[in-house]
This record gives sequence, C-alpha cells and structure tokens, in this order.
Amino acid sequence: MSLAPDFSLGSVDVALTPSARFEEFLQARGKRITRQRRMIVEHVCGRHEHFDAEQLLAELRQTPEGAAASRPTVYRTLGEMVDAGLLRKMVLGGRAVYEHDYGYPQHDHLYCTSCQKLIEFSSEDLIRMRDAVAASHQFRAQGHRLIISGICLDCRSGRSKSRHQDRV
Amino acid sequence: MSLAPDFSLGSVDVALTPSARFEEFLQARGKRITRQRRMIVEHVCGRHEHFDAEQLLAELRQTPEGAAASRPTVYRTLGEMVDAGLLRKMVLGGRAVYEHDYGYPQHDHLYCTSCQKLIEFSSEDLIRMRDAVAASHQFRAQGHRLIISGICLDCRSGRSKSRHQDRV
DNA sequence: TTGTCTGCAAACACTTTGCACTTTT
DNA sequence: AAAAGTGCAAAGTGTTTGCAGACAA
Repeated sequence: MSLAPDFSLGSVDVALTPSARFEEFLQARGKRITRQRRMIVEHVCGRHEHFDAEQLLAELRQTPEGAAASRPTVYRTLGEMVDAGLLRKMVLGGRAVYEHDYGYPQHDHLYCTSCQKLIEFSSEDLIRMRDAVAASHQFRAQGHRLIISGICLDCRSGRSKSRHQDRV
Repeated sequence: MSLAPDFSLGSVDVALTPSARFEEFLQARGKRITRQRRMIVEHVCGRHEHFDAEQLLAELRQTPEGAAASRPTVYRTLGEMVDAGLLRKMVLGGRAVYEHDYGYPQHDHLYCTSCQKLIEFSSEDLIRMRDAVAASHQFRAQGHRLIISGICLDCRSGRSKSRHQDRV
C-alpha cells in the first residue's frame, strides 16, 4: 500500500512521485495547485485498482474532510491527470474507467462480463504483432487497447456478483 | 456492392442471406417481421461500412419512403441485429459504432484519432495469443476487441478531415 | 491584485422507457 | 381478436459547460 509500489517495473523514466509529476504538469501549464486537485491526486494514488469517476467521487465524500471536491471538479481533474500521463482512460460498458499509467508497465485486460472484474496481463508478442500490423498499413501506432471479454473462474464457479452488462 | 459480398470468406456457417437469418431469428423468438425491421435490415445490409445509430437514422430519412423508422425503433432493431449475430457493436469516442458480423471474418482495427477512420486487419497470431493468455488465467474467452490507435497515412500527409477526439 | 478554480445548476449527447395506438399474426 | 411493435414524449445515463463567487499566485 505504499505510495510508489514499484518504480523499477516501468520502462518509462520515473523520477518523480505521481503528485510531484502532476504539480510539474500544472505549473508548466500555468494551472494552480489547489486543495481539491491535491486531494484527488493523493486519493487516487493511494489506491491502485481501476475506478470510475462516480466511484471516486463517492470515496472522496467519505473521507474525514467530507466533501472534498464537487462532481465537475472530479471530472476536470481526472482529465488533467490523463493529460499529465498519470492515468489511462478506457471506456467499458458505457462509462469511463481509469487506471494508473505512471510507472506502470504496459498491459492489457481480461474483462469478465459477468462481474465486471478486470484482470491485467501483458504480452510481448502483442506488441510485436501491433507494430508489424501498423507498419504494413503505413499507420503510425500511438497506442492500443486489447480487451478480451469472457467469464472469469470465480463466476464460472458460481459466486457471481451478478449485475449484467453487454459486451465491450 | 452486391448484397452478399463474399460468403466464402468467413469460417462461420453461412447458408442464409442476412435478411433471412434475421427473420429466422425473429420467428424463433416470437417477434414479428414488420415494415420497419425489414427496411432497417435491408438498408444496413446495403452498406458495408461502419456506422452509428444517428447516421443510420439520418440515412433512412433520406430514402424515398421518407421517415422509415423512428429513433427508438432504430435503436431497438440495432440491438436485435446484434443479438441475431448480424452486427457487432463497439464503443468509440462515446457512441456505439456497428459493423457487419455475419459472414465476415474475424478482424480488428486500426483507428485514426485524427480522422476517425477505421482500417480493418486480422491476425492469426492475435487469436493464438488471446487463447494462450485466457488459458493461463483460467478465463473463458468469448471474444476480444483490439484497437490500435494512431495516425493514418492520409492524415500524416496533410489531408486531414480534422475534428479532434480523445483516445479510445 | 490578477487570473485561475470551484461549485452550482443547467445543458449535453446518446440511449432507453412508459404508454396509447397501430400492426402483424 | 390477441399479441407484439411503433412513435411520441419524457426520462435516464454519464459527462460537460456557463457563470458568479472563492482562492492561489
């Protein structure tokens, strides 16, 4: 649960803590370091799982400080964190889901359509395949997203958390 | 531009035309073959590119028959076509985009973030990789979606259609 | 002080739903 | 005639925006 789980994993250069990097980003753009932005970054960096905006908002409201930030501010700040390279955004079942992207190695996901769980994995082969495909189409690849959907072991063994949703 | 472009390409068994398959699907579920459903399927099968609901609705309104179907009916029917296995749905930049899935080989996409163009490709390696990853996580894969985002050749050569949008 | 940020409420885009009426079967 | 489908208008989502007051620099 430490703030910086394993900074040697990533291949990107990671010299600053996420918070520091965010402040640097804000300053570079003439933006200000406000109480709200600080709280949001702190809170997000305290957890390392995937989350969505409403979830984050709800969690912030449970902190001792009470209503730490309004809904618009949460959305605005999440967007800034994505721009700053701290978070990665993906769209699943209609809403945006965020995950850490700073100091974390590139990876993709297995998505359980029954319980919405995301399981991470990474594959060298995939990267190679991606670059080969892009090259053959004279396409400049900037990134990719692979989601393998299906049913996880837990859900197959009965203990499903229910709640249905359509395929990605 | 024939109705059935190449039915020998797919690996799935394809004995019926899309329309016939849809009617079969409807009957099997006690649903009815209405003028609207017929028009929508016909129209969709006449084109072979990707499209979204609003686009389809607009096109239907330009047909000689005029307003062929209402917005709710278009949405409802698209859902049925997905259930029937005729269409495949994906979410790009906030809205649902559909593509043909009946008699078409499995494939993935290169997505140009500059002009929103989708380029199709398919890779045997990817399928193998997918199954290997799923197996190693005791996950039952039902499908996958890979989108490689970047900039296409046209956009790099200047003739961009502009209109920005965030990464998938 | 100056200009950015916040929070509120309202607006948004896309999609779905309740319901009375129309159609297929 | 019975059951399912349609269209309208209205309600939902999740997310964004205009703006007056609050606050960092």
